Parts: sequence; C-alpha cells; structure tokens
Amino acid sequence: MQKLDDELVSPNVFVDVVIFQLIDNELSVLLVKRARDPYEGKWALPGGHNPVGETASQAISRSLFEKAGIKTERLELIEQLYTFDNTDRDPRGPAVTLAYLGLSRNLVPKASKSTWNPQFFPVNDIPQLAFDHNLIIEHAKDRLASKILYSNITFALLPRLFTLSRLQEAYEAILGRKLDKRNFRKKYLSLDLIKPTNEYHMNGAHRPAKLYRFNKHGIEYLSRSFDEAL
Amino acid sequence: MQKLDDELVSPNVFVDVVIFQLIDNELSVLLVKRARDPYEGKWALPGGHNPVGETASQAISRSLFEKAGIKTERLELIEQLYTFDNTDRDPRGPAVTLAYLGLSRNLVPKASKSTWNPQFFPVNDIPQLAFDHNLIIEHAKDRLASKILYSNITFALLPRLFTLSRLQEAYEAILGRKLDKRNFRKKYLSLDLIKPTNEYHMNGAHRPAKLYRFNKHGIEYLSRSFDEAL
DNA sequence: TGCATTATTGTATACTCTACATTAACTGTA
DNA sequence: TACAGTTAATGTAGAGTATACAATAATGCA
Repeated sequence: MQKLDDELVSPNVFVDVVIFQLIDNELSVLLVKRARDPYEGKWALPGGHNPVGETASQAISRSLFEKAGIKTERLELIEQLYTFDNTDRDPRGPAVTLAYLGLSRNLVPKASKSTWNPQFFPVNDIPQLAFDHNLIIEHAKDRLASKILYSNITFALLPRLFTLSRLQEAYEAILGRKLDKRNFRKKYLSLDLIKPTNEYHMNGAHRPAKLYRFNKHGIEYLSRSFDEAL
Repeated sequence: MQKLDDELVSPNVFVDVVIFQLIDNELSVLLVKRARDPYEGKWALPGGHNPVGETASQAISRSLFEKAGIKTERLELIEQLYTFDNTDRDPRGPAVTLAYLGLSRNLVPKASKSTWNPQFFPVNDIPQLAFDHNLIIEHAKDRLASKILYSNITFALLPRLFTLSRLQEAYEAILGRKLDKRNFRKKYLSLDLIKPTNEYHMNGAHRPAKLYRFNKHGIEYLSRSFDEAL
C-alpha cells in the first residue's frame, strides 16, 4: 500500500493493549513473549503496527488474536489509555503509540499459530518489559485504581454473580490496601450499582454468601466519588 | 522525507489544540479560519499535520505559532486530551488525531503571516466547525469541568493575583451554574491551594477585595474531590 | 451624609464518614 | 449430635463535612 501524497509523511502508528484480569484475586496483566525484533525474546504488551486501512480498534483486534488468540469481543471493556509520543519503539523511525486498557473476566490466552506464548502475570510481579511497557502498565493501574472509586467498572472484572467478599477483595487488590468490611458493604450497597439475587455461594465449612449481580453491564459513573478507608 | 521501510505505512498523524481562556469571565476557545482545503473558510481548532521528524509537542508548537502567532511557552498548561481514531479529517487517507488541551491567561492571538485570522470565541457560542472539532471542544469542556473539582487547575486561567469573587466566577463559568458565596469561600480556602496577599483590588464604588495567589503554579491534585452546590 | 455596590463572615442542621465486635450459618470431626 | 473452625452478615456512636441562609463592612459618588 502506498501513500497518495508524498508531502505527508507521518510517524508510524502503533497500538498496545493492557489487559487486566483478576486471577486468584490478584490483578494480572496479559503479556506476550516477543518472537521478532526489536526486543525479541522479551516480554511485552500485546500490540503492533497500525497500518493504513485499519482503525486502531481493528489493529488491536488483529494483534490480540494473532499474538494471544483472544477475540476482542471477549473483553468486557476496552478504552483508550494514553497516547505515547516520541517513543523509540521502533528503530525504523519515530512512532506514536496508542495504548488501550482492556478488562476481562475469564480469558485463557492461547496463541493460535503462536510462538508468542501469551500469559497473565500478576501486576506486582512483572519482569522487565520491551519498549516502555512497564511504564504503560503503571499508567493503566493508576487509571483503574482511580476509576473504581467513581464508577461500576469492576463489573468487567468480576463474574456475573459474585459475593460481597469477592467484590471487596477486588477493590483491595486494585487499591492495594485493606478495607473495612462493614463500611465497604454499607457504602457500596447504597450506590445502587448491584442487587442481590436469591442464590448463594457455598465454598467450604461456613455460612454461605449471598450472590449479587451488577445492574448494568456497561460502564456507569457516579456523581460523587467514593472513598473507603481501612 | 522518506520512510526507510516500505512495509510500514501508517495512517497520517495530526494534532489539534483546544486553548481555553477566560475572557470577561466567559470560557473562550481559540479558533482559526482555515485558509486551505479541506474546509477552506471554515473555523477550526488550530492544528495540523505531525510530520516525521517532529514530536507531537513540536507539531503543536509550530502549528500554533504559524496559525495564531502563539508560542506554546505562553500557555500555562498543556495536556493530552484524547486521540481520535479513524477521522475522515483528510481526503488523502485515514488519520489519527492527537487532541491536546491548553490553558492560558492573557494571550492575544495574532497570526504572523496569517490569513488564518485567529480569534477567541465564547464556548457557548461556537459556529459549526471543520472536521469533528465541535466534538473535540465538548470533550475539552467536560475534562476541564471535571478537573476543577479535584485540582488547582484554575491557576492556569486566572491572573497571578485575583479576588475570591473572580475565582468563583471562573468556577461558575466552567461549571455552568451558580455557587453559594459563603460555602465556596469556606471550602476553597480550606483546601490550602491559595493564600491571601496584602494587596487589594478596587474596582468601583464599593469595598475593595483582598487579592489571593495560588501556592503552586503547576498542577496539583486533591485527594478528595470537591463539590459545591448552588 | 446617605445611597449604591460588592466584600466579608458564622451557625445550625442534615448528612456522610469512620471506627469498631457480635451473632449467623455452614462443614467436618470427635 | 455437639462442638470447633470458618466466613457471612449486621448497627451505632462520634467526628467531620455539606448545605442553607442574611447581616455587617468598606468604598465611591451624588
């Protein structure tokens, strides 16, 4: 494919996705082992070049499927994170990288034709990555931690039915601190984001827990932000 | 300038800036009248192509100076707003547009060699613009309205010395609603973002108003967000 | 001196946040 | 079948913050 007008020559455009998932109540991020230069052999975020003819969304879908066998329809939420300018991502020239944040529940990555070896890593235990990907993940963590305080965004990380304890553990994993059980429940229930079902979750030798579901499975913002202390 | 590798051909990259300024206590935005196709003759945000060899910041600086005679050093704050994918901005092909938000105090636009006729328009009275620029301005307004509630971002819009009434009017202009004077002052002063000076502002036949200044002239975020009702 | 105008200030009430401990329901085992 | 172990569920008092609301202060001008 060829540019129609030689006057306009832009930096290359790349996309990268940070996909978070809760695995054993730990916030985890999807990484792939690069099978090509640059940074061959290093772990990195899934992503790649955004060629003419593809929108950024399309470029993400394609990269994600090629490198991790994941269809973007399986993500519960995807949104723009930040655009990184002037990265030295590619030795072939200046680049602009559009970073996205995706959240999912139950994905099991499995590269189709892949030598890319996709895997989830706990965000608190990530190796040194290719490019500036460690930095991008930090941005993504901050964004998520801030959004759970004023939205129902956890709907995208929890199973459709969940206990209040599980919800609280998700908050604790993302915020990185313990919360008070009674206050958390009182407050969260007052927000009208979730409602109880008639089902219970039994998980061992103890009282069963009522299961809840989110009212909406799309993002919803609160008018007042939501604190919660230890 | 030529790409080094024909394999990689990306969408074109453009930049646009939304520059807000308070003019007579009205939130206003800088527009230029396009002197070139596409959309020749239409009002638009200042911006343009981001060629290889320039970072986005550099492309913005250049465009802003060429089209409105403004040096970016004169902006009190500039930050990334959003990246628009798949715009039909340019008939020559697919594009990615990096939109930025800038805030300034006292800029008087004056295009150097310009047929671009830069001018500030009150945000509530903007003509139909080129591209998707009306939409971009809406995003920018929302961003600003949300940020004044949890940061000292108004430092970038007010003069170095200002009265509490002026500060309150800025809030009212940006939020689009009236605030209670006593509550606003009490709350704002409790945030420790500003401090009183020994100077007074006299503006007519009435009691003079004490002048305040911001503690920091860089952005600062509050831990708790800040409401204020009528 | 009085009038018009904007600046400045406080309080009572409702609401929200925070800290904190006991009882309920279940399973497995003695 | 009772007891031990485990997690689930729940309320209250005190502190802090939000809201509603009106009288006095300082100036310029007629």
